[in-house]
Amino acid sequence: MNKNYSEKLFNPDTYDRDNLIQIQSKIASSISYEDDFEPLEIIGGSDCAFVDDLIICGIVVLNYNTMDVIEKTHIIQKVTFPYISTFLSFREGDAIASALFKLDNIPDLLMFDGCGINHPRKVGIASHVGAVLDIPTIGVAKKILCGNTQSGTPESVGVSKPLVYKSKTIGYLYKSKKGTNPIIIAPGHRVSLESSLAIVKDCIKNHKLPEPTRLAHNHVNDVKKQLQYRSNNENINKWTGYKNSKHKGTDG
DNA sequence: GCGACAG
DNA sequence: ATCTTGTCGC
Repeated sequence: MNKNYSEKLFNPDTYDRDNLIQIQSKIASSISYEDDFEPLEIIGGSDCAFVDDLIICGIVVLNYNTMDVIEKTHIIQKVTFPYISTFLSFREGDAIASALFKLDNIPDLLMFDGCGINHPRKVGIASHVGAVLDIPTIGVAKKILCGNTQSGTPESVGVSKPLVYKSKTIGYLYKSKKGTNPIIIAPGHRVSLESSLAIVKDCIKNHKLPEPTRLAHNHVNDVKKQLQYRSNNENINKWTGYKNSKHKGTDG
C-alpha cells in the first residue's frame, strides 16, 4: 500500500470542474485492469455515513474463507466536499484512506460501496482510492451510474449480465438475492472483470450485498447511532442543567 | 436542447 | 446519503 501520495488527489487545491476532471483523468491512466493481488486471505469492506457536517468512514476486515470479522475501525472527519455525481471520491476518499491507515490487518483486497471502472472517466471511488493507494479494489454499487445491459437484467438468483458502456464491458449486473434488484459489480484497481465478479460472488451469504460491504455499512450505522445518542444527551443535559449540577457527574 | 446521474 | 411507519413479498 502506497502512503506517499499527494493529498491533493483527494483534497484538490481548486474545486472547479476542469481541475477535478484533470485529476480524475490522470488517475484513470494509472489504473490496472489485470489481476495483481496476493492469494486472498483477508478482505476488507468500506462504507460511509453522514451526520450534519461530519463523515463517518468505517472499514471491516474479514477472513476471506469464513467471512468472520477480524477487525473493525472507523474515523470521523468534517465533510469538505458536497455530493456530486461522478465526483464521489472527493467527498469520501480522504476519510477512507485515513481509516485504512488505522488498520492493524491490511486486507489483500478492499471492496467499496460505489463504482469502479464503471464510471464516465473510469474513476469510480473504488478505482480512485485503489489507484492512489495502489491497492486491489472492487466497486459494488446498487444503481447504475453509466452503461447498459444488452440481454436485459438478470431475473433469477445467480445470474449475471455484462454492463456495457461505449461498446465495452465495464462490469456486471448480478442477481444476488430473490426479490431484490441486481447489484452492480466492477473492478476498481488491480482486479480483472472476471475476478471482480467471482470474488463478490464468494462474499455473498444470504444477503443482497457481499459481507464486506454489508458489514461495513452496519458498522458505520452503529457508530452513527452512538454519535446521535451522545449529542442527544448533551442537549438534554443542557436543557435540564444536569451537566452543571455540582453533585451529579456528566455522562461518560 | 433534454434527460440521467454511485453515495 | 438522509428523513421516516407501516407494510407487502421473498
